[in-house]
Amino acid sequence: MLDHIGDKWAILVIRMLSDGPLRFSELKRDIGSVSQKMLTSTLRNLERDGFVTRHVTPSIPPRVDYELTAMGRDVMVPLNALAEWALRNRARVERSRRSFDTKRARATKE
Amino acid sequence: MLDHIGDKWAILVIRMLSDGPLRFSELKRDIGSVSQKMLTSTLRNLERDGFVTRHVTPSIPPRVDYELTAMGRDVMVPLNALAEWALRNRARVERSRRSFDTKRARATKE
DNA sequence: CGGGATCCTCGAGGATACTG
DNA sequence: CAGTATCCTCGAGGATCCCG
Repeated sequence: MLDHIGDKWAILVIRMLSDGPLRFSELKRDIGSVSQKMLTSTLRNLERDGFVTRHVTPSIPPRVDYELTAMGRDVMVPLNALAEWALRNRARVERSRRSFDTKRARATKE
Repeated sequence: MLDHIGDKWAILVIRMLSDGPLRFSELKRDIGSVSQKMLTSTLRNLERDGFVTRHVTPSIPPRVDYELTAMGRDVMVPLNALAEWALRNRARVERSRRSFDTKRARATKE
């Protein structure tokens, strides 16, 4: 189930919906680098798992809004905690990576 | 960076090391379904990011122990929070999935 | 506009064999 | 025992076209 949450776009979508419902096109535009196929599939999975509701307005052109469910807002608590940890410790990780990489480079040269 | 943590085995390995250092073979045996290639690469990434230290005992046969760093133990806090959330809400998600799937099945049949 | 259907690429990740 | 190297598979995910 956790692997499912790590679906590359899922967390991002959940965070985007935290300020209120958004249309499909708004999500797509704001993410930018996602294909509509992946956005659709991400939203389907989130809907299936009960994190998001899908509301269709049958008009021309059609309009579809996505909104977090109670459970969707619920999961944001631990999700945000993790995201904040990542932000606070980004520098530490970067430093560790650089030092690791330079050590490896030296070792390979010899 | 978060995508990197979701490396399919990374979280599992971190949690396994939470009770103390383990040898490569112990990790591999306890996980069971991981190839040594993926375990090696997972451990390299964790080491590179500074979550884990690698201690080599040059003997025959060789012995390599992996241990969480302070940062590794640190990240476990938000990680555990998320894992616990997932456990507590597993049933809710399962229910949502089943209801979603049966609705889809009905819709497809017609 | 939202999204299904199709085709295609590319890299994560498994299996196996070899080495210090 | 702990890796590295090699080969190979398979599915995530992108691009494109079409439809209500």
